[in-house]
Amino acid sequence: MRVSAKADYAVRAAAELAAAEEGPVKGEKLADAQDIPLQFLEHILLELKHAGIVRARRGAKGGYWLARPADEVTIADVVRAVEGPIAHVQSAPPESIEYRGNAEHLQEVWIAVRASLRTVLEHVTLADLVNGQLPSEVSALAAQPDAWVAR
Amino acid sequence: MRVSAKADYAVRAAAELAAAEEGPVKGEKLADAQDIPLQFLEHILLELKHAGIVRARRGAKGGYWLARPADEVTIADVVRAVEGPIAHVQSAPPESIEYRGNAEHLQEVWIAVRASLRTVLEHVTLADLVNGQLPSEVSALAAQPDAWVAR
DNA sequence: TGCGCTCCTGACCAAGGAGGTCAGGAAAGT
DNA sequence: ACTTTCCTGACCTCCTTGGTCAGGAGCGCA
Repeated sequence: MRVSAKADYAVRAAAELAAAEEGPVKGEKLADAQDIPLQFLEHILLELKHAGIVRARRGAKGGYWLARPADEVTIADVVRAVEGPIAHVQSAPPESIEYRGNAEHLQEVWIAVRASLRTVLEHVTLADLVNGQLPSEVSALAAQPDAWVAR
Repeated sequence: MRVSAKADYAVRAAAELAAAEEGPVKGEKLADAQDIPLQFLEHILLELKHAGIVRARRGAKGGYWLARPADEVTIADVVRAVEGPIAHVQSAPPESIEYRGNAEHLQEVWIAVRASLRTVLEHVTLADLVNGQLPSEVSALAAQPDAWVAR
């Protein structure tokens, strides 16, 4: 139940791309802006490209840009591109698992876990992220003082 | 963002303990009931014991039982015992990370992610799990048809 | 006291992922 | 042609995952 460095980096780089007005941004600039090891970032950007989230051009004046408008790319899209499906259990989707005995209802719990993750990750777009205007359900969650304490 | 086999096993075993009326349950019985490799399960139960969730006695008539009533143990307790803190980013708690540039609001997003996981995991008790009566917020999430489709 | 039962613990293991680095190739621009 | 920048695969170290194995320690009972 943790977020990998790769996913974190991917979202941060995507946020920089979302904020860039027109024209390709060099990998090096993204790496500098977010303090990400350049060569590692290039691998990540390549995965984002293969997922159709980003486009790229080589050579002088080359760089990366978003394939779609920033308000049509969600954080879930970016995370899935680099981490694969969200909330798998034992490397399988929760709806495909069969539980027995007293754990029968555990499936519903894992489904609910996935659904709750989705309500956050699929509703925040890169545009929301860069201008700080998170959807109300999300900012409500982050606004609870409890949410900020470790446990 | 995945649930490990260990966490899944731990919750399933805990559910069996929650359902057992009075008296210690042998590891072997738990392993059989939930189809978990016995020796692996013993390590998991040991972790649950160290976390104060379970107690145990050796010898004939020995076995495991819950240290607290089943309606006072949440799934979050069990998951934390075996997987550590929920929703860490890059192995650090989200409230301790500093984001720069256009990713500044990403911290709020990860905080919201953690909060949303908590609303599910901290509100479902083992008692809820075994009798299938999930809290209304949780069953509402699991009731959406969308929640059951992969993406 | 001894014996069997069950938990307790550490060591080990193979495979894979996390988080990178390195070296070179391939397109684009000038 | 030459530089710039992305593209790709190979490689690396360390840690985690999902186990197994072997033995020890405490408990109940005869």
